[in-house]
Amino acid sequence: MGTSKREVSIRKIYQKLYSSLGPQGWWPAKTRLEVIIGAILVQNTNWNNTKKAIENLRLHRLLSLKELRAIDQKNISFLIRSSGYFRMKAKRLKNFVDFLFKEFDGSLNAMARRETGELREKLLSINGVGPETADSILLYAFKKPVFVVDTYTERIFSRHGFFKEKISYQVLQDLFLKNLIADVDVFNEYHALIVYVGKTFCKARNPLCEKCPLRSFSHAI
DNA sequence: GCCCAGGGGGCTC
DNA sequence: GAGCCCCATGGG
Repeated sequence: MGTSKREVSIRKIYQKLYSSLGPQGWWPAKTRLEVIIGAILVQNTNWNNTKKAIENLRLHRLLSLKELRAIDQKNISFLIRSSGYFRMKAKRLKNFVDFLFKEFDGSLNAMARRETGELREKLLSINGVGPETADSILLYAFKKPVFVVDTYTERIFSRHGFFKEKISYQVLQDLFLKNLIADVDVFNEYHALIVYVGKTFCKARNPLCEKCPLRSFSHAI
Protein backbone atom coordinates (compact mmCIF):
# COMPACT_ATOMS: atom_id res chain seq x y z
CA MET A 1 0.00 0.00 0.00
CA GLY A 2 2.35 2.71 -1.26
CA THR A 3 1.93 6.36 -0.42
CA SER A 4 2.09 7.47 -4.03
CA LYS A 5 -0.72 5.16 -5.07
CA ARG A 6 -2.79 6.49 -2.23
CA GLU A 7 -2.14 10.09 -3.26
CA VAL A 8 -3.11 9.37 -6.83
CA SER A 9 -6.29 7.61 -5.72
CA ILE A 10 -7.43 10.43 -3.46
CA ARG A 11 -7.20 12.79 -6.42
CA LYS A 12 -8.56 10.36 -9.00
CA ILE A 13 -11.57 9.59 -6.86
CA TYR A 14 -12.33 13.29 -6.64
CA GLN A 15 -12.03 13.70 -10.39
CA LYS A 16 -14.25 10.68 -10.98
CA LEU A 17 -16.91 11.92 -8.57
CA TYR A 18 -16.88 15.45 -9.91
CA SER A 19 -17.01 14.35 -13.55
CA SER A 20 -19.87 11.90 -12.97
CA LEU A 21 -21.94 13.86 -10.46
CA GLY A 22 -21.02 17.51 -11.02
CA PRO A 23 -20.96 20.39 -8.54
CA GLN A 24 -23.17 19.90 -5.49
CA GLY A 25 -23.81 23.55 -4.67
CA TRP A 26 -22.87 23.42 -1.01
CA TRP A 27 -23.51 24.87 1.49
CA PRO A 28 -27.23 25.43 0.77
CA ALA A 29 -27.58 28.66 2.75
CA LYS A 30 -28.09 32.35 2.08
CA THR A 31 -25.78 33.79 4.72
CA ARG A 32 -22.76 32.89 6.83
CA LEU A 33 -24.90 32.74 9.94
CA GLU A 34 -27.27 30.36 8.18
CA VAL A 35 -24.38 28.03 7.44
CA ILE A 36 -23.39 28.02 11.11
CA ILE A 37 -26.94 27.45 12.32
CA GLY A 38 -27.37 24.67 9.76
CA ALA A 39 -24.09 23.02 10.79
CA ILE A 40 -25.30 22.78 14.37
CA LEU A 41 -28.87 21.75 13.58
CA VAL A 42 -27.86 19.02 11.12
CA GLN A 43 -25.82 17.09 13.68
CA ASN A 44 -26.81 13.42 13.51
CA THR A 45 -29.93 14.42 11.59
CA ASN A 46 -30.89 14.46 7.93
CA TRP A 47 -30.82 17.70 5.99
CA ASN A 48 -34.55 17.60 5.22
CA ASN A 49 -35.49 17.96 8.87
CA THR A 50 -32.78 20.57 9.36
CA LYS A 51 -34.14 22.62 6.47
CA LYS A 52 -37.58 22.75 8.04
CA ALA A 53 -36.12 24.02 11.30
CA ILE A 54 -34.14 26.74 9.51
CA GLU A 55 -37.19 27.85 7.52
CA ASN A 56 -39.11 28.02 10.77
CA LEU A 57 -36.44 30.27 12.25
CA ARG A 58 -36.54 32.40 9.09
CA LEU A 59 -40.31 32.71 9.34
CA HIS A 60 -39.92 34.07 12.86
CA ARG A 61 -37.13 36.45 11.83
CA LEU A 62 -34.64 34.57 13.97
CA LEU A 63 -31.85 34.11 11.44
CA SER A 64 -30.17 37.08 13.07
CA LEU A 65 -27.54 37.27 15.78
CA LYS A 66 -29.34 40.05 17.65
CA GLU A 67 -32.62 38.17 17.70
CA LEU A 68 -31.03 34.86 18.59
CA ARG A 69 -29.23 36.52 21.44
CA ALA A 70 -32.41 38.11 22.73
CA ILE A 71 -34.81 35.20 22.45
CA ASP A 72 -35.32 32.60 25.15
CA GLN A 73 -33.78 29.18 24.60
CA LYS A 74 -37.11 27.45 25.08
CA ASN A 75 -38.68 29.49 22.29
CA ILE A 76 -35.86 28.46 19.98
CA SER A 77 -36.26 24.80 20.87
CA PHE A 78 -39.93 24.86 19.97
CA LEU A 79 -39.16 26.20 16.51
CA ILE A 80 -36.40 23.73 15.71
CA ARG A 81 -38.21 20.57 16.81
CA SER A 82 -38.06 19.01 13.34
CA SER A 83 -34.26 18.80 13.46
CA GLY A 84 -34.37 16.49 16.46
CA TYR A 85 -32.49 16.83 19.77
CA PHE A 86 -34.20 20.19 19.88
CA ARG A 87 -33.52 21.09 23.52
CA MET A 88 -29.86 20.28 23.14
CA LYS A 89 -29.56 22.10 19.83
CA ALA A 90 -31.31 25.23 21.11
CA LYS A 91 -28.70 25.30 23.86
CA ARG A 92 -25.93 24.78 21.30
CA LEU A 93 -27.16 27.68 19.15
CA LYS A 94 -27.18 29.84 22.26
CA ASN A 95 -23.68 28.63 23.12
CA PHE A 96 -22.41 29.74 19.73
CA VAL A 97 -24.09 33.14 19.91
CA ASP A 98 -22.76 33.71 23.44
CA PHE A 99 -19.30 32.72 22.26
CA LEU A 100 -19.45 35.12 19.33
CA PHE A 101 -20.43 38.09 21.49
CA LYS A 102 -17.91 37.22 24.16
CA GLU A 103 -14.96 36.62 21.84
CA PHE A 104 -15.72 38.82 18.82
CA ASP A 105 -18.21 41.39 20.00
CA GLY A 106 -20.89 39.63 17.97
CA SER A 107 -19.07 40.14 14.69
CA LEU A 108 -18.70 37.31 12.19
CA ASN A 109 -16.43 39.59 10.14
CA ALA A 110 -14.07 39.97 13.08
CA MET A 111 -14.15 36.21 13.52
CA ALA A 112 -13.44 35.59 9.83
CA ARG A 113 -10.22 37.61 9.99
CA ARG A 114 -8.59 35.26 12.48
CA GLU A 115 -6.15 32.54 11.55
CA THR A 116 -7.65 29.11 10.77
CA GLY A 117 -5.90 27.10 13.49
CA GLU A 118 -6.79 29.58 16.20
CA LEU A 119 -10.38 29.72 15.00
CA ARG A 120 -10.66 25.93 15.02
CA GLU A 121 -9.45 25.75 18.61
CA LYS A 122 -11.94 28.39 19.66
CA LEU A 123 -14.81 26.67 17.89
CA LEU A 124 -13.93 23.34 19.51
CA SER A 125 -14.07 24.99 22.92
CA ILE A 126 -17.80 25.66 22.44
CA ASN A 127 -19.96 23.00 24.06
CA GLY A 128 -21.81 21.31 21.22
CA VAL A 129 -19.23 21.97 18.51
CA GLY A 130 -17.07 18.95 17.70
CA PRO A 131 -14.55 18.46 14.89
CA GLU A 132 -17.02 17.94 12.06
CA THR A 133 -19.17 20.93 12.98
CA ALA A 134 -16.10 23.14 13.54
CA ASP A 135 -14.60 22.18 10.19
CA SER A 136 -17.92 22.63 8.37
CA ILE A 137 -18.16 26.14 9.80
CA LEU A 138 -14.54 26.92 8.87
CA LEU A 139 -14.92 25.68 5.30
CA TYR A 140 -18.47 26.59 4.38
CA ALA A 141 -19.05 29.74 6.43
CA PHE A 142 -15.55 31.23 6.52
CA LYS A 143 -14.08 29.73 3.32
CA LYS A 144 -11.03 28.43 5.14
CA PRO A 145 -9.13 25.57 3.43
CA VAL A 146 -10.16 22.81 5.86
CA PHE A 147 -11.24 19.33 4.81
CA VAL A 148 -14.45 18.14 6.43
CA VAL A 149 -14.57 14.47 7.39
CA ASP A 150 -17.68 12.52 8.34
CA THR A 151 -18.97 8.98 8.77
CA TYR A 152 -19.57 8.68 5.02
CA THR A 153 -15.92 9.50 4.37
CA GLU A 154 -14.87 6.78 6.75
CA ARG A 155 -17.30 4.25 5.30
CA ILE A 156 -16.47 4.90 1.64
CA PHE A 157 -12.71 5.03 1.98
CA SER A 158 -12.68 2.09 4.34
CA ARG A 159 -14.62 0.00 1.81
CA HIS A 160 -12.13 1.03 -0.84
CA GLY A 161 -9.24 -0.30 1.20
CA PHE A 162 -7.60 2.90 2.40
CA PHE A 163 -7.51 1.57 5.94
CA LYS A 164 -8.61 -1.53 7.76
CA GLU A 165 -9.41 -0.53 11.31
CA LYS A 166 -11.18 2.24 13.11
CA ILE A 167 -9.50 5.51 12.25
CA SER A 168 -9.47 8.83 14.11
CA TYR A 169 -10.97 12.02 12.71
CA GLN A 170 -7.53 13.62 12.59
CA VAL A 171 -5.83 10.77 10.71
CA LEU A 172 -8.66 10.59 8.19
CA GLN A 173 -8.57 14.35 7.67
CA ASP A 174 -4.78 14.30 7.22
CA LEU A 175 -5.16 11.72 4.46
CA PHE A 176 -6.97 14.35 2.39
CA LEU A 177 -5.00 17.39 3.51
CA LYS A 178 -1.71 15.70 2.60
CA ASN A 179 -2.85 14.42 -0.76
CA LEU A 180 -4.72 17.43 -2.07
CA ILE A 181 -3.71 21.00 -2.84
CA ALA A 182 -5.35 23.27 -0.27
CA ASP A 183 -8.20 24.63 -2.36
CA VAL A 184 -11.43 25.80 -0.77
CA ASP A 185 -13.50 24.97 -3.85
CA VAL A 186 -12.10 21.44 -4.12
CA PHE A 187 -12.57 20.80 -0.40
CA ASN A 188 -16.12 22.12 -0.69
CA GLU A 189 -17.06 19.86 -3.58
CA TYR A 190 -15.17 16.79 -2.40
CA HIS A 191 -16.93 16.61 0.95
CA ALA A 192 -20.31 17.31 -0.65
CA LEU A 193 -19.71 14.60 -3.27
CA ILE A 194 -18.71 12.12 -0.57
CA VAL A 195 -21.93 12.84 1.31
CA TYR A 196 -23.93 12.32 -1.88
CA VAL A 197 -22.25 8.99 -2.62
CA GLY A 198 -22.67 7.90 1.00
CA LYS A 199 -26.36 8.74 1.02
CA THR A 200 -27.12 7.38 -2.42
CA PHE A 201 -24.92 4.35 -2.98
CA CYS A 202 -22.66 3.46 -0.08
CA LYS A 203 -25.42 2.91 2.48
CA ALA A 204 -24.85 1.12 5.74
CA ARG A 205 -27.49 -1.53 5.13
CA ASN A 206 -28.07 -1.87 1.41
CA PRO A 207 -25.07 -0.73 -0.62
CA LEU A 208 -25.79 -0.07 -4.31
CA CYS A 209 -22.19 -0.63 -5.33
CA GLU A 210 -23.08 -1.70 -8.85
CA LYS A 211 -24.45 1.79 -9.52
CA CYS A 212 -21.77 3.73 -7.65
CA PRO A 213 -19.46 5.95 -9.74
CA LEU A 214 -16.61 4.54 -7.66
CA ARG A 215 -17.29 0.88 -8.49
CA SER A 216 -14.16 0.72 -10.68
CA PHE A 217 -12.15 1.90 -7.68
CA SER A 218 -13.09 -1.11 -5.58
CA HIS A 219 -9.45 -2.14 -5.54
CA ALA A 220 -8.04 1.35 -5.51
CA ILE A 221 -5.36 0.52 -2.96
C1' DG B 1 -11.93 4.14 25.36
C1' DC B 2 -16.69 2.52 25.52
C1' DC B 3 -21.58 3.36 26.10
C1' DC B 4 -25.47 5.87 26.20
C1' DA B 5 -28.83 9.87 25.78
C1' DG B 6 -30.43 13.50 22.85
C1' DG B 7 -35.33 13.00 19.10
C1' DG B 8 -38.11 14.07 14.89
C1' DG B 9 -39.14 12.48 10.24
C1' DG B 10 -38.65 9.52 6.47
C1' DC B 11 -37.71 5.09 4.64
C1' DT B 12 -37.63 -0.14 4.65
C1' DC B 13 -39.50 -4.29 5.37
C1' DG C 1 -46.37 -0.65 12.61
C1' DA C 2 -41.85 -1.94 14.29
C1' DG C 3 -37.17 -1.01 13.21
C1' DC C 4 -33.54 1.57 11.22
C1' DC C 5 -31.00 5.57 9.70
C1' DC C 6 -29.76 10.41 9.30
C1' DC C 7 -24.14 15.90 6.85
C1' DA C 8 -22.34 14.27 15.93
C1' DT C 9 -21.33 15.47 20.55
C1' DG C 10 -20.69 15.30 25.39
C1' DG C 11 -21.01 13.20 29.79
C1' DG C 12 -20.45 9.29 32.77
